[in-house]
This record gives sequence, structure tokens and C-alpha cells, in this order.
Amino acid sequence: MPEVPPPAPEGDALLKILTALGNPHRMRIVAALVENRTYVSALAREIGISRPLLHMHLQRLEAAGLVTGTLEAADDGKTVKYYDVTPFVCELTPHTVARAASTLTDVEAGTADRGTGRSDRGAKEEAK
Amino acid sequence: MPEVPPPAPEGDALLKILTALGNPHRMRIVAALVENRTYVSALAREIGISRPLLHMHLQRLEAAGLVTGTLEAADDGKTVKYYDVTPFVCELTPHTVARAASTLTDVEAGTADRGTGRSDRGAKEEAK
DNA sequence: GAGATGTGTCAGAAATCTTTGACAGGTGCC
DNA sequence: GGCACCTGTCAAAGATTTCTGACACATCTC
Repeated sequence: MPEVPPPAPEGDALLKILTALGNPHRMRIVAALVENRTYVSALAREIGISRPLLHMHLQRLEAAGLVTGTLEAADDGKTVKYYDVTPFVCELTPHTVARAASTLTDVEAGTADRGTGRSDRGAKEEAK
Repeated sequence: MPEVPPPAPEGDALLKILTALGNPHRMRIVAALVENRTYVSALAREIGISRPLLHMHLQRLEAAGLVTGTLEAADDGKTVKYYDVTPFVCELTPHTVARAASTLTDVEAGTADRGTGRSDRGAKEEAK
């Protein structure tokens, strides 16, 4: 397949991190994993949320590269999925954000608008 | 009014910042304001979104303490609202997040659950 | 006064995110 | 086999966020 793998621009990565961390449950999940690594079911009991829900949150965190899950075999042969936190570091300042914003995909604007009639119209046009 | 003003815990503040920054439009708004301060209407034209929408986004950013708006009088007496970016700095690491998570309000859990019957039940109970 | 530009707010549609409650496997132990 | 754990996935309900299209009100210029 001659398909180029997505260049994964800086901006989108930061956006993913921010939306991943911008949720109380997800913050608590990270906090719990910093204390000590565990597997899904135990973690669900610890924070008090259902497993399907935790599963979703973990997926979001993993997609952002903040945690990593590994399927391990416990002593007795049971299959257990342990999660660890990635030692991420992310400086958040106006400059950082601005820099990231410039490499955001989904732009779709670009064309200089003819600012004729004003009124409250939104400036969107193509897109859809 | 003998009401104690909310202590505004660290955790909630960070959460607010993250959810505020975790949005492409809001990131672009910050980026635009870093370049040069402007007023609402001009900014709306610059990024290509409707004014009511921009107004909402700016409110969110201001509530998180990332930007500040000041109502100024232009030379001709027109009232214009200019926005500036706050020089915020925020280190984002597992440790930081964990620390913030411990001071999150909205907890409502706390009681150790008796893990008798298992099945897929969510661990929520009181609340609502 | 009409027209252009600025401010703000509101109700409701549209799109997303969050959450629950099943279901369908696996393995180990009595 | 039956029970207790573990894993995953799905559809649909609920709650939020995002967005649009009016509306109301100011000031300045012609």
C-alpha cells in the first residue's frame, strides 16, 4: 500500500493529551497508576467505576500516549492486563500552545474572506 | 452572607485549564492573541467563527485564567473589548497530574465497597 | 433616520462525550 | 459442571459541549 503514514503533527498530539487529561476520572486513573501499577478490574474497583467505562478511559489515555497496557500472564496462568504510566513531560505556556496550534489539522479555512455584509453570520462556508 | 467562598482547590483549577485548552478553536484563539491583542469582532473574523461562538470560547478561556478581557474605549468613543493572554506556565507530568487529582472535588465515593457479588455492576450507589 | 460597527444574550439544533447493562469468551479451583 | 475471577465488545440511554440564527442595545458617520 503506497499510503503515507500520517505525519502526526505536533499540534494534534498535544490536543489529544489535553483532551485525555481534561477529565476528572482520567486524572484519577493516572494518579492511581502513579502510585502502583494494576490491572483493569482491580483499578475499576479502586476508583469506583464500571469496567467498560474504565476500559474506554484507558483507551483514550493510551491513544494519547500517556499510559501503556500490557497483557501479562499471572502466576496461575490467568491473563491480566497491567497498565503503567508513561513518563511524559509537557510544558504548557502561551508560546507552547501557539506553536502547537499552528500545526493543527482540520483547518479548512485559509481563503481570505470578503468581509462585505456584516450582520451575525458565521464565517464558515465550504466545509460542511 | 455567611457563605464561605470556595477554596478553589488546585485540582479543579488544572482541570479547568486542560478542558479549556483541549479544543482546536481555543488553541487557535490563544495563538492569535499571542501574536497581537485584538477585540472580539476582529478576532472572530480572523479565525473564521461566529461572534457568539467566539464569545463562548473566550469565556471558557477567561474562566480558566488563561486570558483576560478588558472593555476599552476606542479613540472615537466606541466601546471595544480587547483580550490578552495571561503568561501562564503549567508543567504537565505524571506527578503533577497525580498531585492535582488528589485535590479534586466531586468525589462522592470514599466508602469501601463490599465486593460481594461481582458481575458487571458499576460501583456507583448514592449520588443523584 | 439609515447604515456600519461595536457589545452582549438566549433558545434550540447538532455533534460529542460519558455511562450503563448486557453479552461472549477465557482460566483455575472444588 | 459450577463458581469466581479475568478479558473484551456492543447498543442505547444520558449528559455536555459546540454551534447557529435571532434579538436587543450602544456609538459614530453620512
